[in-house]
Amino acid sequence: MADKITSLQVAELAGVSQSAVSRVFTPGASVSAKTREKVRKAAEELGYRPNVLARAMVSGKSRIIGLVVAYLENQFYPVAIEKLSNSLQEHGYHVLIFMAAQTSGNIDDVLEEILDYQVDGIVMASVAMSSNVASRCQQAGIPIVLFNRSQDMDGITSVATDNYAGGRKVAEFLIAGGHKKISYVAGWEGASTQRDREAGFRAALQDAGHDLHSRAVGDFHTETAREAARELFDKPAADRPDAVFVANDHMALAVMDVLRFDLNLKIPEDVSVVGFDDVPPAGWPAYDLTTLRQRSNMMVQETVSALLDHINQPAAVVPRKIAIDGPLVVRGSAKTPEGYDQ
Amino acid sequence: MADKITSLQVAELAGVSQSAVSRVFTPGASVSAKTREKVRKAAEELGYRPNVLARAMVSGKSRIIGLVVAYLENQFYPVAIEKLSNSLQEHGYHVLIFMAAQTSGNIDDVLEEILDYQVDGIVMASVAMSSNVASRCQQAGIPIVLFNRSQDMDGITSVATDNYAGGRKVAEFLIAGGHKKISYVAGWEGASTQRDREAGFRAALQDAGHDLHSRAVGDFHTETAREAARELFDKPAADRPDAVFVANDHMALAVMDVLRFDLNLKIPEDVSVVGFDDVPPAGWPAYDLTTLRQRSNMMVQETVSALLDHINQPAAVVPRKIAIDGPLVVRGSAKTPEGYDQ
DNA sequence: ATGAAAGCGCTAACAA
DNA sequence: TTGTTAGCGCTTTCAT
Repeated sequence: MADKITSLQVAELAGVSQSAVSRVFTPGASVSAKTREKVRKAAEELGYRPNVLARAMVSGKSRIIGLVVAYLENQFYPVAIEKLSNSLQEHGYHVLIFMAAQTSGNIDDVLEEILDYQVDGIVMASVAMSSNVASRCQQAGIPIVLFNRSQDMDGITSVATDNYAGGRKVAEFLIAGGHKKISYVAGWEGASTQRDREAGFRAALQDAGHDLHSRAVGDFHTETAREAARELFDKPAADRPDAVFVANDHMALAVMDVLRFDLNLKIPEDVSVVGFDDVPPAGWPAYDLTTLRQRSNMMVQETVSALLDHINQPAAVVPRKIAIDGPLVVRGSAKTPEGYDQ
Repeated sequence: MADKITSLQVAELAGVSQSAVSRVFTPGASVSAKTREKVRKAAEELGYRPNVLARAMVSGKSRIIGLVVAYLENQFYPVAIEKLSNSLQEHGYHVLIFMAAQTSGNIDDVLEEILDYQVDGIVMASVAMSSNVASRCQQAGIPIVLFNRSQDMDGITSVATDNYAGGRKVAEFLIAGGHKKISYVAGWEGASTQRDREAGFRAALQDAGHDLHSRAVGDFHTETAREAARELFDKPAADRPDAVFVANDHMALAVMDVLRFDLNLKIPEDVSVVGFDDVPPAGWPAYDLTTLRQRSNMMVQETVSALLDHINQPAAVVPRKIAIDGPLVVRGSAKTPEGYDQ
């Protein structure tokens, strides 16, 4: 195994000082064309590349972004992570992953691990913030962006779908579809996404003079969602909902399966189902799920640009709560109002 | 934003030398209980944590593992990554992600980026190796493990399912099920997984005196797989396969949808479908796909232990090709032989 | 434009 | 067991 090539060795081969080599690899440094050429050639010959870690030490910028994510089973996240990582890569950053859920316990511990790596920024996906975390980052001077969560807490930038508006849209769609007994399967109640979707959904129901027919909690988990579906639907037809809004697709798919295969209900004839996210399987013909799409491309784009702003202008940037509008994708799992204009 | 706390500041507060502080945070270093206590207290008070990057510079161990992955849409990968990351975290390592496919082009470029971070090891998932990459890592002295790929190339450790045996199992199962016209939808032909699965499948077919009825390439992509399904099945009943083995579940699910919804075929009455991987949707009642399970837990475990072995005994470890047996998970998408013993 | 020199925060000999 | 010292590979003043 060959020894690692350092800038000093390149300098010697090129017949220049070590700092000259450094300058050549530092965008915007002042080097003559002649020196640059000599160094480039020597570097090429030796296969030299700057050591990112050494650079990080002295410059204080590691070009590492810490990403905290809880569970990858919900397809929304892998898809988003792929985009996020790609986008960050294009900006010269890389993503260091931290799994939050089953590991060492709480977010606070994970955060310390992240900070140990001198990351330039943090993205928290599907994770609830503690004010503790926020102040710790503030104190460390590390910008943080919440992805697909928002927080009442001030001073934290977050990027999410406009969940309240999304919830409203679903309710209005279901009401326009002529449904009378409309129910809701909630996600984990600690999540802002869950709360906002439900709040918007209920508000629009109320505005139209409707009551929520029934409600159960699915906790964003497949199995819990299946139980929730049975709880709501395993009863005489008269008591059964004729429509259900499920707080995300991951649960909605499981709910559909219970309804169709365990309870022998027809979708959408007996019951309409609407989800939230528009993950890939929602579009598969076996589900054909009407759902409120989260625009993950735009969410990622906003996340990256907010993060880079914070990194590049540590002072000038004010935290923002970015809410992105999501369209309702009308498919076949819910009765569609006549003449509904998608 | 408070200044970053260094070991020197802790040392001053504790009234000891800076190296004493270092020792307290270095497992297995020799420090007296008294010193340890003083340092712990001071560190606690200041909120000190060692800078991983500085440690990496001098020790040569970054505790970062580079993970190269191509596409996260196939659920097998996110699920595996979650496990991999968790397992590595438990061993004090963290995962730096590099998306391979759509980014800066080829693996060789990505590899250089990885090496820039002085990673302690590399895991390549769903990526074909070039001998270039192998020798570059060898030269840099960085251990590398191929996950879910194996390579003819010597000197590279790989962890994968026994794809050949898996292919055989599927063929034997289909033959036992009384099928006569057995077809195959191939994955990307550059992948060892694809090649081995097909080779095993064909070999078992041949051993039983069967010919492959027809074959199309799905490239491991949903859309291409749909086209492959139409190519194989959109024809008179007499020419149509009565069974198809699809090289992975991601494609198999798409194939099932085409068969059922576009071509109005009944599964398994008209055609049996078998996949490979056992991703979560394969178990959903809407698909109920018979498939050869990849034991991702075991694969991850083997990957991590092989990697750590290579890291800890740079010399003593010989590269191995680890092939893990995968069980056939019998569900409802294929006719099951009478008295079949799962 | 260039080189010399001073560190970034830490670990690892080396003495004591 | 402890402190002193010398770097790890790089960027960045500061002179020149």
